This record gives sequence, C-alpha cells and structure tokens, in this order.
Amino acid sequence: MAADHRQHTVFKMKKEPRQARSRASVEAMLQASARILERRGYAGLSTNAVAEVAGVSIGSVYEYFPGKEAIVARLAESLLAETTDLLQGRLAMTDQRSELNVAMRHFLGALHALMHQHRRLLRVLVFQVPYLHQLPATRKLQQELQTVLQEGLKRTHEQYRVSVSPTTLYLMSTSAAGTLMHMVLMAPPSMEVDPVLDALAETLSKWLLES
Amino acid sequence: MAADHRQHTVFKMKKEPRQARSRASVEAMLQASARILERRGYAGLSTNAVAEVAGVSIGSVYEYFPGKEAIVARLAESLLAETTDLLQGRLAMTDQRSELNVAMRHFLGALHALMHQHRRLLRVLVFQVPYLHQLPATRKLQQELQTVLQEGLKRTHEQYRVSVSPTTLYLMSTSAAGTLMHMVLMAPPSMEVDPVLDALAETLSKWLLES
DNA sequence: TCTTAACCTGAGCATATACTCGGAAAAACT
DNA sequence: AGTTTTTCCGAGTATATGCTCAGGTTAAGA
Repeated sequence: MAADHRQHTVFKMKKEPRQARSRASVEAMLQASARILERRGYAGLSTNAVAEVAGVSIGSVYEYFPGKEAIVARLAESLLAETTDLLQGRLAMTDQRSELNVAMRHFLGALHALMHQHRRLLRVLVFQVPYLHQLPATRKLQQELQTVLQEGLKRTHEQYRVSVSPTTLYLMSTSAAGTLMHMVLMAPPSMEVDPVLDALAETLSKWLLES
Repeated sequence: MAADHRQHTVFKMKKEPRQARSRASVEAMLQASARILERRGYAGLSTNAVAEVAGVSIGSVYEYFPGKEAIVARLAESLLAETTDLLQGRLAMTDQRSELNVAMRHFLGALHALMHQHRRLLRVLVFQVPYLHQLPATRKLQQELQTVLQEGLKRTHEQYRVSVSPTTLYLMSTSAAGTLMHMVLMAPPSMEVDPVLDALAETLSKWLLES
C-alpha cells in the first residue's frame, strides 16, 4: 500500500468528462464506489474493485480520478451538497412566527432523516476514512450547520433578541451533532428516535432563551 | 489485503506470555503499535512495522497476536481499563454533599484530561479503526459511562430524588460525549476548554433537576 | 469523408503486506 | 547434566493493490 503513504494533496478529479458517455462512466464509478464502501468498508474499496463493479476498465478509473481518495472526496462533496440544499430549503420555509422549539424540531427531524437515509455510507465515511477531516467538504459542513442555526434563530426570533455567545453556540452544535450521530450510527434499532428529538429540541430552545 | 476480508472473530491473544522475557516483548509490541498508530495511522500499521519498531522478529509478533486487529483490540482495552479506573476513583471520592454541578464538573474535567492525554491514539482508534464498535471494550465503555453517571447522581443527590428517564439519560450522555469528543479530537487549539466544560456541567445539572 | 480529440481497454509491472515454517537459542524443570 | 517447554528468528511464499502504457474504439469537428 505505497499509495497510503503518499502526500494527500490531490483529492480533485484528473479530468472533466466532456461527453455524455464519459459522464455516465464517472457516474457509474461513483455509484459503484458508494456500493463497495457500504458493503466492504473503506479497506475493501480498491480501484480495481471499482472498475469491476462499475463495468469499466481499470484504465478508465485513472482517466478521471487520481486515486481512490479522490473518489471518496467526491462522494463526501455530494453528501455535503445534499445536506446544504436541505438545510437552506428548510430555512427558507421556516415560518417567522413559529415557536423556537417547533422550528428547532423541524430542523433536527429533517437532518436526522437525511443522515438516516445515508447512514451506511455515512458510517464508513465518518469512522473509516482517515483524511475525512482534512477534506474541504467536512469543514464546510460544520460551518454550514452553525450558520443555519444562527440564521434560523435570527429569523424566527427577532422578537426575543436572542444573542448567543460563541461558547453556547459551540456547545449546542456539538451536543446536537453528537446526539444525532449517536442515534444514526451507533444506537440500537430499538431506540426510539422521536422522543429523543423532541427532548433535544425542547432542551436546546429552553437553554437558548435562558442564556 | 486478503486479511481485511477475514471474519473478525478472533481479537484475542494467541498465547499468554509466561516468562518475563516474553512479557517484555509483548509490551514492546504494544508500545510500538501505539507509536505507529499515532504517527502513521491505522493504514500504516503493519505487522512487519510493529516487529521492526518493537525490535523483535515478525515471527514473534504472530506468536502472541493472530493479527494486527488483536493488537488494536488490546490497546483499546488498555484505554478502557484506564478510563474505568479513573471514573471509579472519582466516584469514590465524590463528596456526598457537593453541589451537583460541581461534581459534574469534576467528572467532565477528569474525563477530558484523560482523553486529551491520549488524544492522538484516540483519534486514530475512533476515526480509522473499522471494527472499533464491535469491540467489547467499546460497548463496555458506553455502559460504564452511563452507570457512573447514574451512580454519581444517586450518591450526591439522594436528597433531590432525581429520577432520570432513559431518554434523558441517553440525551445527556450523548451530548456530553459528543462535546468532549469534538473538543478533544476536532476543535482548533484556540478553543478554550474550561468555559465550555463549565457551561456543559451547568447545563446538564440544571437540566437534570428540572426534568 | 477525413481528421482530430475524447474515451476506453486490460495485460502487466512494481510494491507492500499478511502470514508460515523449520529450526535455533534461552529458560525452566528434574 | 539432561530434558522439556518457552521464546525467538527471519527468509520466503502467496496475494492484493496501485498504477502505467501502448494501442484500439467512438464521437465531434472541418
């Protein structure tokens, strides 16, 4: 595995596909990669396996990706994009006069649903990809979460003039993220989701209005 | 890497070292493994590298461990043992009449200090070891945390008769764990720890007494 | 139609890693 | 001292994976 000692500088694609045929190939490689990651884990993801599952030759893989790191980075970016869209959409449709805990509950519910939908891939990305934290997508996601949280607060509750200290904001986001992560990736199936989300939303909003 | 497709049934040691000499060898292998994990990550941990760094031959490694998974499992168990000792110790020395938030703050501080001390190894274990969650040590740790939390509550605050619902207990432990993890493993060095721990302890105890 | 660019192929090389095995050296036992 | 058990050695084998390259095929442009 000489490749793992390589400087991970290039997570980008090698070449952009220009024709419909090649775009389909790239898409097939990405889907195959996601499939392999979910079923075999990161260690089971090899460029040869991607080529085989995607139904293309190994040469084609290297035509568009410098290595498997780049493929994983692309998958992470896709997830980030989907999450961003969802959050922004929710933010846009948030009623100005809704209660804080209700709005919070909606956000948490939507976020949980999305994470749950992608839980298999998410689990591998979070727990097995060594360089996930260095990926631009990861940093952007954290920023995105805090931004949406703050924006949402401003919108729905200008009346309260809630001013959140950085410490509080940090604590809230890490607590919420920790709970969501645990529920989606680690909790037993017997765990009831809704009550926890209810309680979490309740707690967070109470906490906010008191601080 | 055929080994990664292997059924991970055997995380245990192959043979117990009986003489002082062999115990020293095993210890050297474990220390070497920790060193390699911290510096090169899980992908950089190979049995050959362990042998070289530990100053023993590759044959000796396989004399006591069936594979690198078993070595990692042993390291995880060591961390678990240390954590358990720490928590139990703190629990024993908790003053019966101390305030809830003060006691909580002590626990959080001690736990954070321990995690911070081992942060490099912890980061690799948590973020790169594919089978960490299947390890007995992991499950035991989670149980341990909740037990100590509950026990601590009983001891210090029988007067309040705080009865904690499972949902609340779950929420509290995941929130605290998420925040600690984030601070130790992901937050920038500029992040001030004490204010966050203060706020977390405050929030948790308030939350408890109100629920 | 001809030319060029984009796209695809897959055998094969280089390398790294997991793991074995026959046997030697050291310690413990009698 | 002789015997047995424990410990250690490390060259060597099997295999998997990363990645290249010379050449063929398909589509776009003139």
